[in-house]
Order: sequence, then structure tokens, then C-alpha cells
Amino acid sequence: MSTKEGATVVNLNRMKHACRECSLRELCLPVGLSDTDIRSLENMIKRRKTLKKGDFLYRVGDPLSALYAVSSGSIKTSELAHDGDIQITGFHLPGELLGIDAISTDLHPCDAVALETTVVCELPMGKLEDLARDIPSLQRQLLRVLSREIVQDENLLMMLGKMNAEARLAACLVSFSERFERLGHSGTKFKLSMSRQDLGDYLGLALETVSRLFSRFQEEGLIRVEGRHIQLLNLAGLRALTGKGAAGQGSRHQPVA
Amino acid sequence: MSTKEGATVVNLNRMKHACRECSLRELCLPVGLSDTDIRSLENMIKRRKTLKKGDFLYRVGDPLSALYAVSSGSIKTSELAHDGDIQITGFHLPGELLGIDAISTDLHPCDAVALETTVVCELPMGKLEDLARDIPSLQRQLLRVLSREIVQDENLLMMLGKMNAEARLAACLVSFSERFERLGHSGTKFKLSMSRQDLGDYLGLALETVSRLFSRFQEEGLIRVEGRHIQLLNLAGLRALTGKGAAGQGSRHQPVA
DNA sequence: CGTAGCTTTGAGTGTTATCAACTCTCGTGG
DNA sequence: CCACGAGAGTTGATAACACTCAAAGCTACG
Repeated sequence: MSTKEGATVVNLNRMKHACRECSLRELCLPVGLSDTDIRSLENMIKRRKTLKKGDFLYRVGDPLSALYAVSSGSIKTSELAHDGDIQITGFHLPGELLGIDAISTDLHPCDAVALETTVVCELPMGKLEDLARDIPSLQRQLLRVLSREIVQDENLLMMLGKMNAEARLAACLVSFSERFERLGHSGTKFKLSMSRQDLGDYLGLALETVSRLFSRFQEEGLIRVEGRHIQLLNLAGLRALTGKGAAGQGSRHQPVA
Repeated sequence: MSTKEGATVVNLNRMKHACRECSLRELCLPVGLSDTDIRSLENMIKRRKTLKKGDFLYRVGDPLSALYAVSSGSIKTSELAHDGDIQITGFHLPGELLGIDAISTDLHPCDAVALETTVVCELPMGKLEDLARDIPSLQRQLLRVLSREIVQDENLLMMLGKMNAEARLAACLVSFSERFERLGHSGTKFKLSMSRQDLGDYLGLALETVSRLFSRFQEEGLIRVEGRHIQLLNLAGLRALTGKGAAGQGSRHQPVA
């Protein structure tokens, strides 16, 4: 298969990972579950998988056997067009669930590739459904997670359909900022795990356009760029560029409207 | 509320609409449910609502009280951007479910507007969850429907991110063709219920571009256009265009959808 | 260190948005 | 019955934003 067996050999003794002790439990599936319910969830988790950079978690057409929760690292999901063009449909950070777009057909419609060394928790689909039936709050949470994914996709739709390149990258950076912060990391200084090409394939832009925008944002004092190390110097300014600026100070360069 | 009470007064005696006798049951929520299960579903359905063209089914920020299944007619869902730009996130035909993107926050993130006289079945959210707990196959079906929506959004993402204007409209027409056919209508001759502006707001194009493309497709013998009446003359040709057809069209790979 | 991949920057091009004028349809009211 | 106006659609001219092609600089890793 695509993922090496060797990877899962490491730390077999840690396989019985406890959701209760996981720092991500408030971001992941256990939200709103009682302690006993979480214990049931723990028992269901088959194992944790470690992926190296470039490893596939699953591929287009693979049958759905489990959902995966990112524990550490990051994963990109992408769809291939007939002519080889790639659309990245999401970057998945710790606490986020993968594979839910496969539920409708029981086949994965996209590839999932690790952007760096990444650990995921495996949630066997059958057991998850059984458990959801027994635990109403888990059922609700599952629906919520799916629904949240729809909302995220629709936000991305808005970006691709109605925003210019500048606004797209700004919105993307703001999104990363918020998500890193939720993870307890810095929301203004972080390292991107994906390439310019990946960002372009996500935002519907050429990689050169992404690169140029990074340079321009730096010139304008909005961010500091050093390869994949990003520092957000003017978060409000970035937000203003996305259009949704509530705390907008006059960072209006060109009348976008 | 946004929708007038008057609309629902008509035909109160038909309120006890039977899913069992609905021609859409194989497209809608009852898929895979037993006869008794469907009966439980019927009892849950609060009522049917009739909307006139332009009526809102719900608005951004409205609390989620029910999901809606389109029975006849069509509905567009759209999000408003800061500067007034709108992105249409979907056109919903009979048999399709609306409101599922509100489950994550219990608030509707988009507007839903009838494109023509439209009838919807109302599925109270709380009762639906209760019923899903009692009927495992309904739970599965519910997850499936949500997941399918994600897949659809991701297809649209692919269009907006990677396809040119020509390919987008072609893909859109092919999609309508397939959906009308599933509904038992003609897949090659149909009337669009939405304006060029709506199509543009869906495809991320200016309305003028949409209009020009219709004209060009007609010149090329792909379709026949008469206002909103569309006839597809060369479905294979349209499909070829969705594979990014400007250059050579020797596409060996199968179309996605 | 050397190579391969990633990133930056430049120059030129093209697809598509924007602005604008005109037609057509349809419903309303004079 | 026709004039009128509003909304929808078509078509043309122009220009901008982002893509493509190209080359050089940089980074990382064996």
C-alpha cells in the first residue's frame, strides 16, 4: 500500500492513546461528550498512524474504511483534473477530521498527502456509526463536523469566485493565523508546511502569483517572509484586504470595489 | 418571518403528504429506508411550504429550525460578501436537501431564495435527529447527504479554481442535464430558472461572459439558446469542453462527475 | 558540495472584467 | 391599444489582472 508498514511500528505501546488526555479534544470529535462517552470513543480508535512527508493517507478511489483525525503535522487533500491540473480542497491541521467526503459513495474522492511528518488517529467507520447511534451527542457532533466542512468549502468557494488574488492570499493567511492560535500556537508567527505551488493550487492562483504577493505584502509591511516562515505584522491590515475587515484601519491601497 | 403565511394556506388538506407516494423518494432522504421507517419520516414532516419567485426560505443568520427538501421548483443559496458581491453556492432542484450547512452553528450561513414557484417539505431538525437515532439507516442516509454536499462543493471548487470560463459553463450545463434526467425530465432540452447574473454569480463569471459563451456555444452548434430555454445538441462536445478544451480534445480520461 | 527542487523576479500575453449602448420582453397603466 | 419603463439579455470596445514562459537565486538534503 501507499503508506509504509514501518511507520506504524514505532511506539506500538502508545497505540492506546487517550482522547481524554489529548490536547485536541476540544477541537476534535469529543467536543461535548461526557467522560464515559469519550472512553467509548477511545476504545474504538484502532490505532495511530505516522506518515512521513509525501506519504499518502489515502488515494482517490480507495474504499472508505475509517475517518482520520490529525493529531500532529498537516495533510493536504487534492483532486486531480483530467488534464493533470490539481485543485487542493483543504489543508488539515491537528484536531481536524479527514475522509468525511467519502461517506456519500464509500470511496475517497480525493488524495490525502502528508505535508510533513504527521500523526493521525484512525476511526473505523463502522464502529463510529454504531457508537453514534448509542451516543446522541456524538451523532450530533458528527453531523456538526460534516456541516462545518460544508461551510468551509463554501467560504473557499466565495474566495475563488469573488475575490482577487490579493484578497485570497490575505484570507488564507488570516485563516492559518486563527487556526494556529486555536491550537495554542502563535497566531502571528508560524511556518507553512506547504509549498507556493500548493498554496496556488488551493487558492486557484499560479505559484508565481503567490510568490509575488508574498513579496508585495512584505514591501507593504503587512508580513515578514523568510521562505516558509511567516510573520504577520499587521493582522488588521490583512483582514481589511479580505474585505471582511471589522477592525479596519485605512489600509486601502487600490479601490477593489 | 420572511415567507408569507398566505402561501401555506393553500391546500392544507394536502399537508399530510406521503413520502411513500412521492416520485422523489429515491432521490431524497428516504433512500434505503423500509416502508415502516418511511412512515415514521412522514409523521415527522411538519408541512409543506409554497414559495413564490423571489421569496426567501431562510436568510443569513436565521436560526436553524428545519431542513428543507425541494419538492418542486428550484432554489438558489447565496452568500453575501462585504462589498455586495454575492457568491451563489448552489442551485437546488427537486429531491435535494437544503439547510445542512447550518447544522454546525445552528445558524443559516446563507440566503435561500426561490427562483420560481417552489414547494418544499419541512423537516424539523430536532425530530430528525431523534428519528435518526432510532433508525440507523436514516442516520447513515443523513450522513451520506451531508457528505454528498461536500463532494459537490469540492467539484465546484475545482471548477472555480482550475477551469476557464468555457469549461465552467459547459460543466454547469452538463450537470443540469444529468440532474434533469434523474428527475425524469429531458436531459437535452430544459428551461433554466435562473438569470445570466445568477449563473455568473455561481460560476464566478461576469454575466456578460455567460451571455457571450451561450452565443458562442450556439455558433459552434453545441447548444440552441432561446433566452432561458436551452437545448443541448452535442452533449459529448460539451463534456469534452469541461476537460479544458481550448487545445486538442483527445481526452482519454473519464469525466469526473 | 553538488544537485534537484523550490522560490523569486522579469517580460510579454491573453482571458475575462468593466463600461457602455442597444434590443427585447413583459407587465402596467394611461 | 399603445406607450412606457424596468429588468433581462446581447454585443462591442477597452483595459486590467493574473497566467505563461524564462532565467537566475536560494534551500535543503543526500
